[in-house]
Amino acid sequence: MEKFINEQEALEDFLKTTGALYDETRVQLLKFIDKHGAMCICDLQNSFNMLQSRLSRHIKILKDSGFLSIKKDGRWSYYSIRTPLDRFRLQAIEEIRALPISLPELKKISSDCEI
Amino acid sequence: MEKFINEQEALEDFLKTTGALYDETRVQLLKFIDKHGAMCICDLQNSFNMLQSRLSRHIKILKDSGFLSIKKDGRWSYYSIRTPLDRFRLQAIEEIRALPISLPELKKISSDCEI
DNA sequence: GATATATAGATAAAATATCATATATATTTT
DNA sequence: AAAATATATATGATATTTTATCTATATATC
Repeated sequence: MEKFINEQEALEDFLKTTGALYDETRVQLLKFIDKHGAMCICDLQNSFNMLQSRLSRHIKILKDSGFLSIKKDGRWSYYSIRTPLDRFRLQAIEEIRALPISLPELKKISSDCEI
Repeated sequence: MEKFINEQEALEDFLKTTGALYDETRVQLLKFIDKHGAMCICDLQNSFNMLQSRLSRHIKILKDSGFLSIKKDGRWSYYSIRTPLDRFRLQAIEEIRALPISLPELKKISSDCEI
């Protein structure tokens, strides 16, 4: 992500990263977005059977922890895996990519993100 | 660590790993043991200013999540970084090793682990 | 007004720290 | 040698803190 000035920030960043990874829903969301590319909350809402507020909160945690980037276009917010990812976050994504867990089918309603 | 039979176990193992990493005390303990090698709870108690029960519980979590191994000798239990570590846990240890956080001085009272 | 997203408030669930106690082993005393 | 004591570790119970979910509502755009 970025370089750190003090040890406080470095530790906080590490804990924010591991905290984001310590939730089944967020692991599924990361794997799903990594697999399918940029999408909106509403696409996740249609694919996963979860409340919008729940998804929005989890996505915010993934964004704030450096895993996702956002591109807004009108009323849609497209979330995708952030590039570049720092080393450890990338290693985590690769670990999640290798996890043999099943994901729901992608039911996309937003237009493809072209920005 | 080991190979998994079903997706349930694989996800549980991943979450157990990230959960173990999502705690400041455990990150410090991992870094400390990685730096100094095998040691007992009582050494941690002398080095860190923490209650024995607190350290014992955190060490148990690190052991159960695959980061530490234990060798018992009399009334002492020597904990060290488990070998071999699977890829992701090793990457996590390397990340922690690189964290610029300060650690207390090692105040060792147990004899050096020779088993 | 309808849709997409974000967030506040309330509640439930999970994790942590502390106090107290149990267990096992080693050492000292008698 | 047996009994008592000390040491190292583990764990049960409880209070506190943190996190997750849901309901409801707010904000922004079409």
